[in-house]
Amino acid sequence: MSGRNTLYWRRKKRLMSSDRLPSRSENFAEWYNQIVLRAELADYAPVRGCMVVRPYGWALWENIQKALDRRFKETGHVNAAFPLFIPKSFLEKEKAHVEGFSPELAVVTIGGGEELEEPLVVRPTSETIIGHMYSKWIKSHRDLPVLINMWNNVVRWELRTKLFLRTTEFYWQEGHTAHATHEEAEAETLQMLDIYADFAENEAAVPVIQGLKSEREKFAGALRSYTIEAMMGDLRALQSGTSHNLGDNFSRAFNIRYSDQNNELQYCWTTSWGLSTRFIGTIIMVHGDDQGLILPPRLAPYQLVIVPIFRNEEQKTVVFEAVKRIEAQLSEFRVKVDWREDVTPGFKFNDWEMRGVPLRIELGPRDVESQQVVLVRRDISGSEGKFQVSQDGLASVVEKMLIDIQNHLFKRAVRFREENTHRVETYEDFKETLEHKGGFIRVHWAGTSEDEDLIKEETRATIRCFPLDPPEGHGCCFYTGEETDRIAIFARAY
RNA sequence: CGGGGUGUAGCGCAGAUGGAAGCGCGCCGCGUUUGGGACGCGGAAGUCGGCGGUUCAAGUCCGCCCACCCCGACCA
Repeated sequence: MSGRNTLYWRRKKRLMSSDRLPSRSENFAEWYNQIVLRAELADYAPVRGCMVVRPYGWALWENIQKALDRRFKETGHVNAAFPLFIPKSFLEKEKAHVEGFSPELAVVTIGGGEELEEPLVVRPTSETIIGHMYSKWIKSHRDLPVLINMWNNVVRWELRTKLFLRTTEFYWQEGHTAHATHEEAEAETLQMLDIYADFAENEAAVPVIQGLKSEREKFAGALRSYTIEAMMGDLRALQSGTSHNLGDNFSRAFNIRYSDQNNELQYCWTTSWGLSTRFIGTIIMVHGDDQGLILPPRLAPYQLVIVPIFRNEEQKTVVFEAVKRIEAQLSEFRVKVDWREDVTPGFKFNDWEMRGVPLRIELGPRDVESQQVVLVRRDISGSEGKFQVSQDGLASVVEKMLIDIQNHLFKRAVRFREENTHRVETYEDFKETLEHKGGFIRVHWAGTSEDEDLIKEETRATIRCFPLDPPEGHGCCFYTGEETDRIAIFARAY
């Protein structure tokens, strides 16, 4: 054990002192950390488990927010804000909810120097305070549905943290809706799952599997939880967004009732759904390479960076003029011009590759002379990704190339996931595959929650979800041997 | 909470047997450079994690505390 740790430290020292990013294959975890820090997405905060989201990381988050918020509004949702503090007793009203969250609550017991009569928890999620308010607001079937979303931060006292993936405080949106019937609530839950999948695939170029969570993995207090699961570059799974049908659990706990058309009191059916800054981790681990981050053009803070090249004042004047002209031509895109004069162009190339900017334009005296630019794609390394392009009609070339990069990233990620998804018939095969290949394992499943626990204990793999894909017909459960048509995806997960 | 480890300049580290705090990178200044991570010269920067003890003398020895990191159990 200590020998292994010594090795770890030696390796870490070497990685930290070198200029190069550790490769994904030699140390994926350290590769990830270094990208977050070097690309200036985030930094460690002076509070344990907390991070500072730096301007470049926040710009990415803002683009994620815009893409999601537009979809929420299009489906009739409105934004609101609920308090950060929640009376501790609220959490205790729903049994499964309090059992799930109590180990990770931050609690405020003193305010203004006085001991509080009732401790306040810093929200780990807002179902309870929403439930309290909804019970005040909802009286009649005419008040339904209520479709509210909130962009906020929450706190969960996690034991082991990792930048973006699991931090004590994180940023997200949480949608909370109330409906007259169970069917409507289920339809809403699935609609929002669809929106997450659409966002992931079409904005972030991240292929996801939509599925139902197992009883062991579902949200504390939910009737059913759905997930979008993505495969990371190290073959592990990451839950990248969730949508919950809460049934009438919170309605009963908080007395959210309405009078129906017959003037009879009915409990509401509620949902909640969230996607967090964890998704930035998804983007990093799905698209990044040994050069650093690769951002999907639709979400990248800068879609294109221009690096001017010159040797003297005379050249600088000429190049400056050309860059200004090109920048104006490309005003429909998010463009950054790197005018720094204290670093060399070569440094800038590496720097912007680390930061994942999808396209780069190099513009020097030779290009001014020939009325061209050098256009370089981030997603294809080497000379195949470099093009000499005329300055005339540059905007349309850039537009096409950004679309092409977006599509290429998605297709590449789909192929990667498919190449690393395996089917097995027996538990022996399962363990063998997990050990030597990893990735997603697709199986017929008829086991119980206890079976799932045993498998997890032995292999560290869990059921990521039961995919919502059309049924594939009967087969034998790889674990129990029973005949079933239920499909499960197992993987080691973050 | 269990097991392991580390605290010395912004970052990464070196400082046998106690005897004047160092190296690399970064940072600041000047000059030369600039089409794939430039170079030279000069410079600033540290209550050695904290408290206590031993000693003429502690970064170094002893005790207690604190923080952080890694591996497990929990999780968006």
